[in-house]
Amino acid sequence: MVGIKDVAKQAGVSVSTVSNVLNNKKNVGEETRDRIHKICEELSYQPNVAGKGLKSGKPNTILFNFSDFDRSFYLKIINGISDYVNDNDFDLIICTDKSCEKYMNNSLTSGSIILDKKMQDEVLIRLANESYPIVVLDRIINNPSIKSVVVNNYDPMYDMIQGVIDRGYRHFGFIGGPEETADNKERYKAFRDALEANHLEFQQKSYFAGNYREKSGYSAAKILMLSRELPDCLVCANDNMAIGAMKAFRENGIRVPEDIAVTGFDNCDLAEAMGLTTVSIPNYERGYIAARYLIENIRGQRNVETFKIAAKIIFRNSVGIKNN
Amino acid sequence: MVGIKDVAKQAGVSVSTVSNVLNNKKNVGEETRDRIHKICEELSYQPNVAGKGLKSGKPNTILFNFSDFDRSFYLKIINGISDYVNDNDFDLIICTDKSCEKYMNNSLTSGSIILDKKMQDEVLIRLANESYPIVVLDRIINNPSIKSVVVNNYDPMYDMIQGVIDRGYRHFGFIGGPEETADNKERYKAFRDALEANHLEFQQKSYFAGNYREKSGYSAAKILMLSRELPDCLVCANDNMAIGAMKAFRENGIRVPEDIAVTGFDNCDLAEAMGLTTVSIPNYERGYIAARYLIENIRGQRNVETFKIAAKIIFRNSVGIKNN
DNA sequence: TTGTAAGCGTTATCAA
DNA sequence: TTGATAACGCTTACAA
Repeated sequence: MVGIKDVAKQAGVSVSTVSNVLNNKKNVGEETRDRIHKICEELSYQPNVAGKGLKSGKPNTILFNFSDFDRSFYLKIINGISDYVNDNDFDLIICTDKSCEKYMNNSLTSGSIILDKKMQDEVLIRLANESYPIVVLDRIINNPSIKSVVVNNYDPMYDMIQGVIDRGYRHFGFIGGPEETADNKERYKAFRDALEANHLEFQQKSYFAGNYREKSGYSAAKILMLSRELPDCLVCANDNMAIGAMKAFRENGIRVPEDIAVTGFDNCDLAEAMGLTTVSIPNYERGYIAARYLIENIRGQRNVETFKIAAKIIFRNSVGIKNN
Repeated sequence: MVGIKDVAKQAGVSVSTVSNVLNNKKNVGEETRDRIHKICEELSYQPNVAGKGLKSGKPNTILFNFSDFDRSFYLKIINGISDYVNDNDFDLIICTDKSCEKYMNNSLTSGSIILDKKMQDEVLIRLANESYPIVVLDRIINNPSIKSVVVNNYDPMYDMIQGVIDRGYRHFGFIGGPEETADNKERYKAFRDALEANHLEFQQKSYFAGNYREKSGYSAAKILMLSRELPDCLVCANDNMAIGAMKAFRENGIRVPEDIAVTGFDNCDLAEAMGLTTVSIPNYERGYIAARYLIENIRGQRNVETFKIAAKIIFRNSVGIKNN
């Protein structure tokens, strides 16, 4: 590895001068500056991040953490983050693992965006501080150094269900996501509230517990098909499970929406192709906004008010008009 | 930040003893060891990566670099890498940017897997060395420290086209990807060779240049529809473009495969839902294998022979049977 | 079994 | 405008 020392030696100056040049300090002669730049080029010198990290001087790097590879819209979130970060001369590193804890301090990154549910609240509260702000997605943490960016799940889910009811559907089934997650709770509550507001009953036996993966929707639908009577409409807490369910129905000759309507949540790529009625979450924007708040907070703002992103309902063929 | 010093002070020992404990050296008394472990726990001490990186002692971390967010199968590659890496007690950091160059040396990571085309061959050749091996995906670099893992594009493309010809199709159009990429060249060559082997003509005006994105396929199809006569079959260098083309056809009332057949390459999620005939690339496995070779080379092997991954042809509804 | 001290590559302070 | 030197958090000879 060629280091700052090699550059200094080659240029016949001290390391501090080289350092000053590299950090755009004003106190270096133009001539020296040019010479050093040229030598860096020649030796293709790359400053060593580790050495740099030792001395505070906050790095212009943020960290993003996620881990569920089945949810392909995560790429869009990354895209949004990446774009904002690049526009602001920051770098981005991504970590898919609990191990990212070790990068979460000022020696390497100056803030994090956390999506992985496996990162526990207490850990984040411990890691966050004035000089290391954190943005969490899809959950709310109250802490002076942690900003929450969440999707408003309730309103669009409620409105979508109302729309389905308006189209004549009366008997509902529900496939839930991981029960402890805030977004699943919110989606389910909106669903129940909408039913109640319309004086429609919901029986616990029509609830199926899933895990947001396609397979769990597939299994739930298989079980559902064993019962004597299908509901009119199967509401799923996300698209992956809805798609799994639709595949199970298709395999068994059950038509959507004639025999059963299906709704999802996320508007993933497949949702459009499968004609799934769902709620569209602006994922690119979500990442972009999260990155914006994080970098603003890194730059000294103290904005930790929870931010709610609006989502949009998209009616497609998986819901029809029901004549009773 | 709580550092090794704080732990040492709390435990009433020297930093070296703490360091020895943390690195599982044999030369520490059991009692001391236990006490130190407990204190680390209490203070929730996290070793500082920067400090660690300064002293050789190769980090158990590898880097993955990519940047095209439209290609959702990248997540599957990451998934494969992540799994192998975790099973082998390595960590993974991902970088979406040219900036990752600065992490590509032994102070932070001990090897890289490179997918981003923007990373130039010369740069990689400069960065790679005995103690910093690199694995490149989708391109071939001949260098004693760089291993290439590529998909065999030629054979499945050739065979798929032969299959299409066997089904009665005779007049072909082609939408290509970025012209400089090796995989695009290979796919196109296989296409041309298959035609030639069957004594079928191909005119340059039936070639459309795309960029692997859905939009470019959409545009190409729009242009194609302006011509007097459609080909029987539109071959696309990847799925995204094929899907874009199918959407354009659908919007214009042109039926697939009755009016025109379409083929892709990749077998992305949407391909199944859209019934696209395509070539399935085992992406998870690709990532897994790349990670395996990288870590083996980090551990001292010198295996840099180019590895070719086989792909599988999947015929779906977007190609039918043509009666001439 | 434990501690001392040098050194990794960089930046910051202060003196020249 | 430049250079010497301490310091960052950690590992590792080597000494005790």
